Amino acid sequence: MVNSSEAGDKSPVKFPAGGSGKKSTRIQREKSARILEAALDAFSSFGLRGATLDQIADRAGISKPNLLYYFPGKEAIHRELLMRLLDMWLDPLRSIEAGGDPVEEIVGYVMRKLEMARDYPRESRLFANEIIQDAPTIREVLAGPLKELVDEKAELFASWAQAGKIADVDPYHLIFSIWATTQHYADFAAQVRLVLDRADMPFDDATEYLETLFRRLLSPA
Amino acid sequence: MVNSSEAGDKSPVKFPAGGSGKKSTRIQREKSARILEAALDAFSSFGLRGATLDQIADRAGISKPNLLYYFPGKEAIHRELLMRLLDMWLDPLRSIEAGGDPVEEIVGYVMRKLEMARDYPRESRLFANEIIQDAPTIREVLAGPLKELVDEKAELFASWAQAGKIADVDPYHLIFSIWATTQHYADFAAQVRLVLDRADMPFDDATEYLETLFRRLLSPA
Amino acid sequence: MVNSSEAGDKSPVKFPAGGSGKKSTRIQREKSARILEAALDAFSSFGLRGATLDQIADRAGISKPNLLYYFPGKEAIHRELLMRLLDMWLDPLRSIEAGGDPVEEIVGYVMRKLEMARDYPRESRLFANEIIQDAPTIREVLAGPLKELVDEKAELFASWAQAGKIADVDPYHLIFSIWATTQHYADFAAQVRLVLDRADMPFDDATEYLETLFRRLLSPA
Amino acid sequence: MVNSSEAGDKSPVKFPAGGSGKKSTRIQREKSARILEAALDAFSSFGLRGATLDQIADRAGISKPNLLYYFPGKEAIHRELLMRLLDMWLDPLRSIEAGGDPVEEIVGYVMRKLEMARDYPRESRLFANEIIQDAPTIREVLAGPLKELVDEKAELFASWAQAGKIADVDPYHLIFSIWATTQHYADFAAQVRLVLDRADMPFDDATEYLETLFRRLLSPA
DNA sequence: TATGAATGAGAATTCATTCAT
DNA sequence: GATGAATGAATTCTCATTCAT
Repeated sequence: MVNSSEAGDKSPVKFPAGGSGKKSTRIQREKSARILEAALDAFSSFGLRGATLDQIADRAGISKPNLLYYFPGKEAIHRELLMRLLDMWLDPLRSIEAGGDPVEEIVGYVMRKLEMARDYPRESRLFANEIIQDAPTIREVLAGPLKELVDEKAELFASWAQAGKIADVDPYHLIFSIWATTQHYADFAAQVRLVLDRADMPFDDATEYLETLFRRLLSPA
Repeated sequence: MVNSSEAGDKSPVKFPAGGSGKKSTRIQREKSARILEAALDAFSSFGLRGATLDQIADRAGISKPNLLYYFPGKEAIHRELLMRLLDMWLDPLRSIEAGGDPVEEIVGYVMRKLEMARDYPRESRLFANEIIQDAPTIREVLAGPLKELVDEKAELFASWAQAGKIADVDPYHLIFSIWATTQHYADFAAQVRLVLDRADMPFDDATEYLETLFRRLLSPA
Repeated sequence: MVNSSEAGDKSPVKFPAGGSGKKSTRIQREKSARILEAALDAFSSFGLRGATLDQIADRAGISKPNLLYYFPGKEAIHRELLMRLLDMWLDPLRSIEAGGDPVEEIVGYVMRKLEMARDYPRESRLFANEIIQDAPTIREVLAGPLKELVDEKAELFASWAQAGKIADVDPYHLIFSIWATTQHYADFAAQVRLVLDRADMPFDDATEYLETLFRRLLSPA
Repeated sequence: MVNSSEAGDKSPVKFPAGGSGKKSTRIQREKSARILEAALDAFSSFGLRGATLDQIADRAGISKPNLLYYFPGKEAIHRELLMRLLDMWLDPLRSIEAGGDPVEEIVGYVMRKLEMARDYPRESRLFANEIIQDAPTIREVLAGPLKELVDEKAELFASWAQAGKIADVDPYHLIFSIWATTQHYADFAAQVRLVLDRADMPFDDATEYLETLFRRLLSPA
């Protein structure tokens, strides 16, 4: 379940147009997928500006003009990638259930986020790059759908705190700290590896640590 | 005390050239400082590849060739910035005292890191950009001095845990989570602001939240 | 009677291929016509280099490869258009009758040329574009058939002048001035409209003005 | 006095900026002039789209990036050229004197326009190319300053007609016909040469013919 | 020191044309 | 006949760096 560029393939490719109702052929979908996969590699490693169409085309095994037959330009590929990523990225948060056990729901969310950092590190870095550079592409999505979702869950957390089901902590900062601690293992993997002097990422240790961290934080007094 | 590019100016300038024993004049140091300040702006916003010498020269108020008189190239400016940053960046970790109160020492470290995220957000983003892109420039420093420092403090934490002074958590992951949660407010400021729908950064709330978080985590059973 | 691309379809299609003796089918002729009509639009607006096959194919409602099935290339379409245009373009000059009333024949020619500028402005601009750019495509036709026709009519005009039927003016420059003044309303339409600040072209006024102009010029003393 | 690219050099080069008050150096003015001269060659021959920066840089004897050091892009060169041209182009019309002899003033204008077609054929073709393609660049100037100037002179012509000093013809169409007939020798030079089968342009004959044409048109009954 | 001028190596994108079905 | 797919050859423009003064 690693690095599948098909994941989250809910919205169909819009490009190679022909315009409105043309259903995209199999070959189009495959090429698009290969391009996006290659682009994910490049953008997550070098950022929007740092990545070149040459790199992407090379990794996708096609010519540059052919790449531009599928997408109207570099920025369009980047945008498409981010848009697809967002749905997948927010799924764990979305699936927090109001009816579940509060602490378990939140700890479960932490675990799922950590799994995503493990399974989709490039996606995490793509997202990180975008936000560090002031989110020029997905600003509207962050201010709209993302904010709404966070607001909704923050309210849920607050109600849980009110009811004494979890400790009374700021729900927004709780969410930020979950994002920060889990994505850290994807975004700052280079540093983690160098400091620990190991080639792989110790997700088991991280899992245990973060579970402890958030259980202690949240268990009601 | 924000954004001073002089801060942490402990390591002497290595560049400006003129060769061997020439001690750099005051003017040289001022120019270098202005260039590095401008470069910090550019690199932290757009990354190493995304920033241009034109931007840097413009912001520094000098011509491009003059800029290149002070530094041998774009990468050199970037490297110099990172090198200077590192010292400053590690100061809070360094100043954890083995003789202090364990919980207070660590919580104090969290607070100082959060203050740095508040006062030096560009420095934080510069660092983040570098590591996300696999730390090509400061890899050696991370694997060397940084690792040694972290090892030292991790050992200290472990001894504290052994002695029952703090809870028994993985010291490395503890450090990672401190980095992650504090720097999040600098690196992902755009997202935090959009989600909270406010123009400033709520450092007071973050302070309270993170203090709670780490106190609960660390207080010995 | 405006912009019909069928007008002047006297010369048979040379292209559509299939090779030797195949007579072109109705469908072929219709497609060719649609392509040439679309090409006329594009070339007259943007010139040979400025127009793109994409534009032409789009406007013709066919695919680019299909377009190239009918014509061997962009230049070929351009050439074909010009060749067809020429016949139509020279018709009014051809139809000046040696036996008619001299002044009326010439004034009638002016009127017919003005009507053509009105009814076929794109054709006029296509021609203008070609000649301004040194007539690379139809140079031979201009130096051959056109020159012969002009020579013939110039001689006729000279004989009329000799006989005192029209004023004694240089017949070649007479023809040039007729071309210039009439085609001006097609070729420089943008300027005429902007100067007069009206959306349409005042052909009635132009007609009256040019009739006056050439009658005064030509009426024998 | 042919093809001087210095003619009309009234407005100083705006580019290489440095921004506001920087006076352009001699070298800048010379380079700019060489570039504009080369660009005039290219644009008048091939149109805006047909001309390439390579051509222009080659003819100017500089590298392409150097060319772009002086002008921000192809369109900017084109625009600058047209703007400079316009002043020069309208000078003859401007210098028609209300106090002069009406017929002589207008015939003198025709003569000066014909001289310009002779001395500045490339400028004429540049202008023609622009207008044939719907004047995208200088539309505002045509609708503004040019229209005002033409309106002013048209009123003058009307007052002369009213006073019986010249024949009563539409003043706007009079101006159009002057433009058309004189510029024809520059814009359609290829055709004129091919029809007349001579390498040079018979400006003496044209002068005589056009003087006759407009004298007969204008002499009051 | 400082800078106006210049450039080679890219980088994105366009476009006529060809390929394969 | 028709078209989706593909590409090589430009073409515009950017940018780090060097030159000359």
